[in-house]
Amino acid sequence: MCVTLGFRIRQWQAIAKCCHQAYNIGTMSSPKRTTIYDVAREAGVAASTVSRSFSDPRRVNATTREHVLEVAERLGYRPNPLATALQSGRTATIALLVPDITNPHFFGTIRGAERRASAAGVTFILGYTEESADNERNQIERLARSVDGFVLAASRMPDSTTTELAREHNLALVNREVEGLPSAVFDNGPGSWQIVEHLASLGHRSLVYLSGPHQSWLAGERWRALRSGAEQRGMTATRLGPFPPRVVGGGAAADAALVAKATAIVAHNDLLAIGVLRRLTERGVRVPQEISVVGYDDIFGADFCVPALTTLAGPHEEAGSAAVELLLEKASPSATRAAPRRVTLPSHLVIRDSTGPAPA
Amino acid sequence: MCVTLGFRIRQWQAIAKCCHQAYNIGTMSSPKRTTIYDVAREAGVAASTVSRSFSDPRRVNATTREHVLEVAERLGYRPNPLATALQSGRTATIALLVPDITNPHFFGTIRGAERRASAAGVTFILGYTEESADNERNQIERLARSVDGFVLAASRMPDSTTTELAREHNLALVNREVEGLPSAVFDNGPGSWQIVEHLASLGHRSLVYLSGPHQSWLAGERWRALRSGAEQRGMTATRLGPFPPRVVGGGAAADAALVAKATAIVAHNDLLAIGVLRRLTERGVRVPQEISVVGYDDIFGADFCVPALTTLAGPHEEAGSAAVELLLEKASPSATRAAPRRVTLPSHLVIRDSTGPAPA
DNA sequence: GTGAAAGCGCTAACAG
DNA sequence: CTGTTAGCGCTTTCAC
Repeated sequence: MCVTLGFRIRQWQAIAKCCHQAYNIGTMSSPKRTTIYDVAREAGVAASTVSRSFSDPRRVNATTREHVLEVAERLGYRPNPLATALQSGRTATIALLVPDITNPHFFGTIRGAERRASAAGVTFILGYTEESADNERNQIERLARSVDGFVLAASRMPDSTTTELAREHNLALVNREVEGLPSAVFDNGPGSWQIVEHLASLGHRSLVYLSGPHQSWLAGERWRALRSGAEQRGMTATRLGPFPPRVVGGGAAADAALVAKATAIVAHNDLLAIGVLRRLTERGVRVPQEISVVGYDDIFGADFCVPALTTLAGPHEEAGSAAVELLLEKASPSATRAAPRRVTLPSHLVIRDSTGPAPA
Repeated sequence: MCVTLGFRIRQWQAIAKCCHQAYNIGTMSSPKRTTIYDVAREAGVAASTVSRSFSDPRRVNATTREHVLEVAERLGYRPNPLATALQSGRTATIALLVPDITNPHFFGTIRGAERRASAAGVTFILGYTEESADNERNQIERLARSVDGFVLAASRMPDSTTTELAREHNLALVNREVEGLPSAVFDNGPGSWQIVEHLASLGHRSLVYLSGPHQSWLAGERWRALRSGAEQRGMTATRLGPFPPRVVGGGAAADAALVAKATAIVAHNDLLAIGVLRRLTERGVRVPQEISVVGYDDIFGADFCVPALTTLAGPHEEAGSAAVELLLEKASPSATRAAPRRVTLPSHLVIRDSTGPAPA
């Protein structure tokens, strides 16, 4: 095969010319894609009419349009999204920026976002920021012209940077709130209170929160809710950490909780909780008899680790799709200039085997 | 805020004109982005020189270039990838098409592919095909103009379709081989033989393969290898299924294996294996005392399910990055016309607690 | 309702 | 080494 790339046509022709040897060029696709001009010529109309037939059907006579469409079909015409984007500024593309794909937490979000985008005929770009605010910013700058907007999942950027970027870019947030920006978040307050109530009902008088990264907005929200909930129940709440929100973080986190004489541990997320479980097992501490453990997210695996993890579950897919929805709304030409919407999604506690009565 | 979208400038201006009310337009970014022409004018050179300064530095006098770059920097110039792509045909973008994001199997591949693309300054589009060959094909058609090539992970398309598409598009495969196309696969033969040997050494005289989808190339490869390996060891091998390669598929799969009086089960992937484990536990069958279970992939969770899963691990990230590499190679203007490369990655058996001596 | 014409921002011959 | 000149394929006024 010579070159089947379909791009760099010019070069391809050059190569084809000097190497028409054994290559069966006959089977190659025609070097030039068909454009609106080809369709226009064949249909006996102007290019603009072809364009309109696709992009704004009602501004063209039904009969003409049908004819144009038929010709386009016959010629195998496909609009070139790049040309459309360059001219119109609309790319019909959005990007989702995620801190870390290793974390199953985001799988639901990614899936939901991709689905929603796909359903809207919008192409979906995925970027990882490696937990760094700088990377996040760079990605945004780099992709700016290529997308209509960004969904930032668990963004690590400070509010000020985000606000500043929002002046030039179309942003929507997941699991993060910033004044003036659309966002989809779980109800961290009520959700965390469910955890507190569950623990309180089991007779626990205190809880230890094993915190995630300090730049994490979520960690702050969760801690605030946990503390206020505990206060209301007359329980004491302690924050330890930060710990890396991954399984490996669980070792140090568990040890710290043990030193703090915790009877109930609330981990920043399930990954950390699973790490804690593992460390506790290693050290011969029985869960939940001696200590109870709760996580956040209900990730894949939370139901089959041992003991199965009690965790606060939330509709992650919905969060992803809602954020895309908000972005699309904002980006739509008919966008209302109303205050950006904030969507709050309900979370619920899934009680499994890692929580039990407080030790006597 | 009025409109911060940075796109649809024309419309934006229109809106701005008729709604210059309370909106603090002053804080908006300038409506027109700076282009090479702005830079050219300011730097006192031609636009083409600016262009060359960025895209082909050595074809420009070092001093001029430095000056141009400095001016560009000062003006906050950012190249518009869309314009570049439209003109040159190079989009500096690739797409990865994955059957199902729910399957942790692909996380490594996605991560590896994103990383490699990112490292090459190539933007990364992710698409899901929902396990359907048609969707796969549609995605390719739709994205064709927007990307330089596609990585197809565990493609569901028949060889003929793939070959046909490869005439017009730049393709690379992961976990799939098709004549004439570059691909990155694990060494399914030697890998599966490791499984057989492990089982044989534990005294098993037979094994049951719980198969994945019939269109799955992998399922065929694994079965072939398992069968030939078993034959060499004088073991009998039976193929059951197909089963959906997910946890839920494990119920029926386990029951089928039980009916077949299996002493050793090899599941198509870890997801299925975990489902099998769960069902076996439900039915009171002890693993590995009564029956041994092996999976493929070593996904997240394989180490903390109970019993921890013996599984064939492979470098999934590498597979993803290798495929991107192959694509980039093929897409590069200096691409050799040599036969497309096939990369085979080594897999290795991770022995955990789900396999043990054959029951007497 | 339709056509002509002017670009979107950039690259790539081709001269000089 | 650098400038001039055409476009890439499409959308969008602006006339008719």
